[in-house]
Amino acid sequence: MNVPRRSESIRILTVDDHQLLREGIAAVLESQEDMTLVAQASNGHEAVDSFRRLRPDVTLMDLRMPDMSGIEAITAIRGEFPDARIIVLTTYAGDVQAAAALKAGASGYLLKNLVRKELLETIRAVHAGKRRVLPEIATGIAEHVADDALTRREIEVLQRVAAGKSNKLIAAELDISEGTVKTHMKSILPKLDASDRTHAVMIALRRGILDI
Amino acid sequence: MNVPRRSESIRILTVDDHQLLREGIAAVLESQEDMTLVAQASNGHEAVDSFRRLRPDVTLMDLRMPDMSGIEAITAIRGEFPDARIIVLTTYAGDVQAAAALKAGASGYLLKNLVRKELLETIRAVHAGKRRVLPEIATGIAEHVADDALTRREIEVLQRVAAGKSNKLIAAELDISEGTVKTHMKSILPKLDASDRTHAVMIALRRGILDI
DNA sequence: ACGGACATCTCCCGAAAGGGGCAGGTCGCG
DNA sequence: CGCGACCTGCCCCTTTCGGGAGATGTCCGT
Repeated sequence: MNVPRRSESIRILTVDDHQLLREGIAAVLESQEDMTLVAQASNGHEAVDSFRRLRPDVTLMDLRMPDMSGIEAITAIRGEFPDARIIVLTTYAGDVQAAAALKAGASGYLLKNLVRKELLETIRAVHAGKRRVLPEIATGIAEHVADDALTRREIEVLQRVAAGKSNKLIAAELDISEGTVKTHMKSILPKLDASDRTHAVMIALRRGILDI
Repeated sequence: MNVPRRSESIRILTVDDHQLLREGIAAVLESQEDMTLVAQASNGHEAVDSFRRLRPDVTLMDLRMPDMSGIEAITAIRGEFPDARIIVLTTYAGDVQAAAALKAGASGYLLKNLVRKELLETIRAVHAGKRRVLPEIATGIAEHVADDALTRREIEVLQRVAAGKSNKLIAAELDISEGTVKTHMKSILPKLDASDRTHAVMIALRRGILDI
């Protein structure tokens, strides 16, 4: 009568480098009859290993972790298991990060300031094959659907701008002419809707294009 | 025999806008016989209210929260209750934020990626009247003990620089001459050891002088 | 094979930023 | 009172940026 209905229980893996937060998730899941926490991981590598061994139904994954980022872990897991259901659970990371996570195969995107009810609902929804992305995140992504994505080279340039390097120095590092660096900057500023290089760096940080 | 020894139990208040993390802390504290979680708050105002009502022995406080920041809450609480024992528990916020928290009266400074053992030890240490600041934070503060603190005006200028404003525009906003803004910049750059305004903004973000 | 995206490069030019030095006024603290 | 910190302002000068317009080559996908 009281035998656990294992076949109907959602098997869950949590991935986050904050042990305290994992304990919080564990506490929340413990109270749910239809959910079982099968493992915890503290970085991307552990996440991939655990996933291979246990094949959880739903994985809760943070993005910024040591060793291997969440995006890389999602890519690796979905590469091996295309049906893997992964929910990103992170502090705000910007629309570009969110878009990258969804492109890598995440089925959900939540922020850590959520309440337990939202977490539980999203787990059940994603397990049922649905997608759940926070409205504000979806809006943020939608606002930049145009062609305003920076190219690889532009990001390389912008990273060095953020480090306080002049166009001349950046040109030397990338082994291109200073004029080319300026051309890249002239492409970056309108894309980010920035008034100058400092503004561009701030916007890139907010949108998750650059890390602090 | 089994009566709870209330007088010896450390009464704890947690303050964080992340419910999940609070649940994690609650789960960790629950397993400890000598600790009692007496209340939770999700912003600075609630924290001050709860503290007034309950006078917890130890308060765990995040810094960045909506409505009222942790620093403000610490200042308010320590203003009324100079013996309040407060431990800051935050994601990395930079040495300036940490220094401000300690100056406001915090007895401890921890990062959220800590493990339960460290949390419990720190709570007991702080309750016993000791101070506990993470070595890396203490080092970060010590590195900038000199006179490299930005003045109020310099921070006002730097905030506007981060918003992508030109010296001329900043001058207009602050109702001073452009030359004065340049003078401030000439003071800011060497203080932060920055090569240009963009670099200065990045360093200020990392050190907790500016918010994203 | 052709277009499109990307990266590269060039020229010109005005505006902005950064570096140096100097100096007045105010305010608070010893 | 006097000193130092702070905010304010100015000079000169060089370097850097940002905007505009154009051009070449490569590589990818249709």
